[in-house]
Amino acid sequence: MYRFKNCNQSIFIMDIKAEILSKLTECGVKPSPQRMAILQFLVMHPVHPTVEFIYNSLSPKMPTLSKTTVYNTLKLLSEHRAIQTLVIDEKNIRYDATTMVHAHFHCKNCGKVLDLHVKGLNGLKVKNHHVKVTDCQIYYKGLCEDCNNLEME
Amino acid sequence: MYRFKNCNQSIFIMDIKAEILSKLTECGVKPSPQRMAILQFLVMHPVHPTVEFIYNSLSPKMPTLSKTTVYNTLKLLSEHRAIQTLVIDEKNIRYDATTMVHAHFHCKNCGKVLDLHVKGLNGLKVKNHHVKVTDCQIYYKGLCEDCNNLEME
DNA sequence: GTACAAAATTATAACTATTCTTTATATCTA
DNA sequence: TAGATATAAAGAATAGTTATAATTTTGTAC
Repeated sequence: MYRFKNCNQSIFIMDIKAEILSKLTECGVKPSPQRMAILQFLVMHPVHPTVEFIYNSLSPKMPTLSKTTVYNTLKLLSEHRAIQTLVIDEKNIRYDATTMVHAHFHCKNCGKVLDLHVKGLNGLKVKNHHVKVTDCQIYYKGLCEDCNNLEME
Repeated sequence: MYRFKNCNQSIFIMDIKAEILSKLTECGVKPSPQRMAILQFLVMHPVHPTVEFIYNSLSPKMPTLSKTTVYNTLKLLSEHRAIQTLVIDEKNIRYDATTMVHAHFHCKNCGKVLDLHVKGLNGLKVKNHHVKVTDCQIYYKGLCEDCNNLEME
């Protein structure tokens, strides 16, 4: 864990950096400053960001970062199962540092993607034994709380 | 139903056309030749086709059909819940005439999208009551039987 | 420490699915 | 038939993503 009640900034940074580093090596990805930064960003911003969002957020502090690197790195991390690629929003691919199966919600109005608490996920069983399953996604669409309230008015 | 053991072609055609027409009016979509053709194509080709595939399949017999019309029609049908829009394959949106919730499988190698028999779908329960859910998708990814066999060799 | 090879990153160009805009066509009603 | 409205078509534009080629960084042998 990288959050402590009475931590100072440097300990905080040391800890998450160590966690990111071990996650990378664990997944067989050779670390680099870009890979560290992108994975750390995903871990610390669990909002299922788009490439655009990640790039815009990181480039001020990493001015040489290129969008291609963000794309390549996310693909690499996803192939090594360090992160999850979410195909939900037809406009943009989204990314999630949480790799365990959990449901998502996509707001058709504002485009946000949220984690969604859904019961019964563990009860799902694929009955076709000819296909080789590697990934699973459960998602819902509709209106998020904010957009639904707006619509009511 | 539009399939009979001993049907002749004309009865077959009459029946599916009637079914398509009633589906459209049921869903509040004003019929047109293009809308009929596109919905009928989806019903008769349950392969979760892309816009490209639908367009290429229909345009020989409907030479004036345009891709824009295919896009517009599929969006219209989807909004009226006459069909389902599948966001699974990050390359292309796919469409399905079956509107009830059922799981899909996307082959990462060949790109095919298949229906998948999954137990426990009815046991899923969204626990967040602040969002307004209108759609649900469950999908799996991996290798289909053919691609998996190829890989074994 | 230097030189070379391999890997990673960057910048740019290309591609392609989708949407937008405008124009044309068909349908409906008076 | 005329006018209004809805629908469809054609082509241009947009934007997310990928491919290419050049540059930089890293690792390793000497």
